[in-house]
Amino acid sequence: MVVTIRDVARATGVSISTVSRALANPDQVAEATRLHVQETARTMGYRPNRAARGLVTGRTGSIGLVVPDLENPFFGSICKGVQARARAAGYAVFIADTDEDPLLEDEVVRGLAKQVDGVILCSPRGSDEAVSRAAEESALILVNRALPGVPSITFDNGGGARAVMRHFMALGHRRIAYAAGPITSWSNQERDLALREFAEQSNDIELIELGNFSPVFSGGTQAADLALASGATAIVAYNDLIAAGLVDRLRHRGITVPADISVTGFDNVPMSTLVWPNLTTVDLPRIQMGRASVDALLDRVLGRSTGPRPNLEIPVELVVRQSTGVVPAIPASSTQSAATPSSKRSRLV
Amino acid sequence: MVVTIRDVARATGVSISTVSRALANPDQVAEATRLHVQETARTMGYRPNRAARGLVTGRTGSIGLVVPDLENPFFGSICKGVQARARAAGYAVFIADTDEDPLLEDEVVRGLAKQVDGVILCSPRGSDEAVSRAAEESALILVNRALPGVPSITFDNGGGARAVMRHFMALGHRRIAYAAGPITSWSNQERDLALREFAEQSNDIELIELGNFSPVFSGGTQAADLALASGATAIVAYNDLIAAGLVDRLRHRGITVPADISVTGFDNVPMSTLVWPNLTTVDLPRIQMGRASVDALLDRVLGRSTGPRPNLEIPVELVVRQSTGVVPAIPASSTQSAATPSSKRSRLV
DNA sequence: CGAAACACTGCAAAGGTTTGCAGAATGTAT
DNA sequence: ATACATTCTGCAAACCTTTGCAGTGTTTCG
Repeated sequence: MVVTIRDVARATGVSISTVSRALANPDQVAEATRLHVQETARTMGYRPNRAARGLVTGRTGSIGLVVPDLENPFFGSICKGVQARARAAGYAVFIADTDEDPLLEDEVVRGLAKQVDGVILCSPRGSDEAVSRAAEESALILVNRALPGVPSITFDNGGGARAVMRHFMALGHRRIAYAAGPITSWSNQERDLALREFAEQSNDIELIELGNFSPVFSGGTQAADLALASGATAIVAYNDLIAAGLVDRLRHRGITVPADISVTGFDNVPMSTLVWPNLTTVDLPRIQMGRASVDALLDRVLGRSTGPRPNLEIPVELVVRQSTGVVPAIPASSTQSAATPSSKRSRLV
Repeated sequence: MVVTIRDVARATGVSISTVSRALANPDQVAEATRLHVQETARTMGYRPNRAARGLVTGRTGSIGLVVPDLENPFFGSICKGVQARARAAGYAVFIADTDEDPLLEDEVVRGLAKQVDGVILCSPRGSDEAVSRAAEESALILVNRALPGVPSITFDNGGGARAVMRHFMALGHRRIAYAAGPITSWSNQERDLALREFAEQSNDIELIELGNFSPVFSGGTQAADLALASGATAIVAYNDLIAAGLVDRLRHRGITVPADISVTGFDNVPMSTLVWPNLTTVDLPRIQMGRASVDALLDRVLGRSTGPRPNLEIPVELVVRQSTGVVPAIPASSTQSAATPSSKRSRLV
């Protein structure tokens, strides 16, 4: 039925050790033998049994990837990068979706840890303690979250936030709102912190922190009214979905983006070019992140790591589209009247 | 370092056979022994080595999932369903992304087949022959494509297409365009065929077939001008992305959806509620599809299949939102003048 | 009370591969 | 020709678990 190394050995007339070596360590066997074995193995369709190999080598040739939600395209992209790089390195990828559940996450990571060479844990929802414990029990790379003592790869959230702030400043905005994401989200904390520090340092900027909001469309609709009431002329949304909800709700309130209020997202999900106006946002190179995390993990697993690698930060880029513009002469919220469309006013500017 | 069945046996004072049975076949060992073993195994953190188990049982306890593009949320949803159901059944999931490449797909499926108990092959891009061959070499379930002799699960594309047609007929539309997807896409063929048959049977409907277009936003922008020139009052897009591109381009041409032209998508991706107007579309229950495919695969793998199961068709549902409306009195394209916004005309109706 | 049935446990083989070690064969230097 | 180094190949153990079979001790029934 299935062809084993024994079959190849018999067909070639050599021992199974020689077959094994001819395929795995080609330089240890004479050229004639090697070619003969390789040719026979190929024609017979021989594939080494990974279980058997794993039993003796102690390595499985596979890695685990744990994400909170596969339906979220953000993680889909990371998966793609991970999968591609892992295959290139001869590794297979186990995937696990934790459904945003910290307990399930812990269970899944522990379960996976025993049957793979290493785990990439992406945007974990669990507590610092849980994650640290998991990191001790297995070769683990943290993605999109940093934790002292655990090797990790993150996006430069702070850099992205500062780029947005500089962009707004250049457009003349001084009163800027942040529509925050989930309070448990590490990247939300990073972005929030960077915005606050930026505002403090350039002391004519006023930062209004709103939220926290759910990182979905309806979170944005909810945030819109608060932002409008706050008198901000520009809004930084935690992510693109909140930004999309913001512009939608603002439109219903008769406010025009970007004429009356500017809005930026974060993430640059594919959707951000579909909403109208196209979102100015911060692009996070997710596929690259996936690739980098595999590299980091394999460095660790294969012991080829060059010294301690506490954290690697991947640069991000502001993508300016149509949802941001110069500050209006008369802020949309100056009347506090939501019923009056203000687009006319701003057209007069 | 890592705790094996031997360690548990030594700690409990029984043989390894008993430990194995106490954990896998609890009814074959005396209650006192069983409890003792189970307790010890738990406290020691023992997890059976899957490679070793696989070596003797011949089963790996994992399945493979092959998709064309993980970044596409359509497949993300299916992954989620597959992953959840597989874990519930005690199986782990290997994931592979083929990057829409038929050759890579073939290679990946063959590579995966040897190290898993079965493969779920999702929307394969390969030829009928390649897929059939792969199906012979391994336990395989085809998803989103049907092929004689290969067990498969598909969405009821025909039913969805007919539901759209009935919807348009009820709104008074008689001249309907289809913005077709990739010619190689099986589901495009299904949808196209069903539309054509429907139009033939109800002989006052005129179906205009346009395309093929790439199943992305820009494919829709391209389709919009052709559709407008065709004089159609309603457009069925192959998928939601094309539909989104359609409404965007139509807006730029001064055409209002749905007042001047009605548009439907297909798939009901999350994005379809973000575009304006919200898309009327056909919902494909993707997570359910993922679950069903695992069930079908395990039925086959575990030999508990109830007779031959050639193809299972999952029902779909038309979701009516805002991109479809009654046929305008004067079609938008009647003047062939794209410069003149026609929304005023249609408001007069 | 004896025999048979039963419940439980242990022994040992098997599964496919890698790899340390030793042996065989060939080549090289003395 | 002998000793030695070198290159290549094969033997056999080891990895960890499951499972058929046999053995032991206990219960049940006639």
